[in-house]
Amino acid sequence: MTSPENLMPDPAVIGRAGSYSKGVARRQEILDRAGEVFRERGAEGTSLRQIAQAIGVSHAALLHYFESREQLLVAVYEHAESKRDTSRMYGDSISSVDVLVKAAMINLGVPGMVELYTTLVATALAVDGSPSNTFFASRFARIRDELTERLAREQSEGTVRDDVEPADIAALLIAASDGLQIQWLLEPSIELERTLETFTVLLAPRP
Amino acid sequence: MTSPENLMPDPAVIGRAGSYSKGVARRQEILDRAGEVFRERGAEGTSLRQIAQAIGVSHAALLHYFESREQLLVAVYEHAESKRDTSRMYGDSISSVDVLVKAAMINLGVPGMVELYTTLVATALAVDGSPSNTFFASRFARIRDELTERLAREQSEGTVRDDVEPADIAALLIAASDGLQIQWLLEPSIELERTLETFTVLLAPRP
DNA sequence: GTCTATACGTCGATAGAC
DNA sequence: GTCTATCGACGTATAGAC
Repeated sequence: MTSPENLMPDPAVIGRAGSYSKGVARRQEILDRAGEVFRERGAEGTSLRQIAQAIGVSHAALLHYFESREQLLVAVYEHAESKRDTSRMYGDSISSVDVLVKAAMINLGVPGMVELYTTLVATALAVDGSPSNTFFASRFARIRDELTERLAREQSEGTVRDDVEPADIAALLIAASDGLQIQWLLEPSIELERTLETFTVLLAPRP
Repeated sequence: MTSPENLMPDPAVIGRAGSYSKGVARRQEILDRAGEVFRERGAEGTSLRQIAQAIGVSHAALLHYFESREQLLVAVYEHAESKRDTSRMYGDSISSVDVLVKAAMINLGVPGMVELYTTLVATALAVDGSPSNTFFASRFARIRDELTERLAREQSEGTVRDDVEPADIAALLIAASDGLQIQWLLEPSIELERTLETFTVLLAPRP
C-alpha cells in the first residue's frame, strides 16, 4: 500500500539524528502491524518470534529496526498512544478530571493496551537504565507537569478548590487513573467512569 | 534453626486440603529464602534457576513445592505480605487514609516489593485463569471491602464527608496508593507520604 | 517425600551469508 | 535489508536415585 522509498526522509538529515538511521517508513509499518497483533491477541504472543511471524518476517529482521524486544514494545506503546493523544486534544473547556476520564476510557477500549502498559511499567521498575525506565520516567514527569498546570489554572478560575497543591492532585489523579484501570480489568463491575468522576466532587471548591 | 517435623501439620488434615500435600515447613523455608533473594537482588534474578541456585537446590526441586514459577512468585508475595499485614493490625483509631499511607511506606521500604507486585499484576491482566489473576482479583475485592466498611464507619462518625460513595473512595484510595508507589520509584522526589495524605483534606467533612 | 539429572521446546540476541 | 544458523538461558516435564 505505501511505498517505502517515497516516505524515506533525507538520509543526510536522519543520519545526523542517529537514532533514525535504520529506515523510518518500514519502521512505522512494523509498529502498525505489531499494534494490531497486540489488539487481536491480547498481551500474549508478544515474543519477537510471534510478532515477526504475524508480520511475515523473521524475528531477526525486527531487530534491524529495534535494538531489543523491549525497545520494540516501548515503541509500539508510544506509537499507539501518539495516535490518540488525549492531553493536547482538548481546550481549556474540559476539566482536568474529565481529561483523565476520557483517556482512561479510550485506553480500556483498546484490548491489550493496559496489559502492555503494565508490563512495560513493571520492567521500567525492575531495570534502571532500561528503555522502559527512561520512557516512563519522562512520560510521568511530562503528564504530571501538564496536569499540574491545568489544575493551577482551574484553581485561579475558581473551579477547583485551592486548599490543595496542584502538583499533588496531578500525581494523585494519574495514579488513581492507572490503578483503577487495573482494578477494572480484574473486576469490571467497579464502574471506572463514575468512580474516577468522584474526583470532581472531591475537588469542587468549598462553599 | 527450625525443625521441619515440629511444624508439620497433621497429614490427615492437610491431605484433605490437597494444595498443601507437598510439605509445608520446607515450603515456608523456600519462601523465606526466595523473599531474601528478591530483597537483595531486586526484581532481577527471578528465574527459577537463579532462585534455586541462591537457595542451594536444583531448579527442579522448587517445582516439587510449587506447580510453576508463577505460583512460586505469587506465594512469595503472599508470604511477604502476610508477615506485615497492615489492614488488620490497626484499630478504629487510625483513619482509612493513614492505613493506606502506612502500608505504602512499608511497601516502599522493602526493595523489590513493588517490582514484584507490578510484575505479578501484569501477568494477572494478561492471562485470565492464571494464579496471579485469581490471587489479585480476590485480593483487590477483599481490600476494597475492608476499606469500604472502614470508610462507611468514618462517615457515620462524621470524620469523612458523606456526599461520596464509600465503595468509590475505597477503590480510588487503593488505586492512588498503587499508582503513587510506581511514580515514586520512577521519581523519588514526589513525596509519596504527603501526596497521599492530601486525601485527608479531600475527604474532610464539608463545613 | 525429596531431590538430581536430563531433555524438550522456546526465548532474545548475535554472526554471517546473500 | 533480510535471511538462516547458532548460542546460552529460560520454564516445564519426566525418570529415577535415595
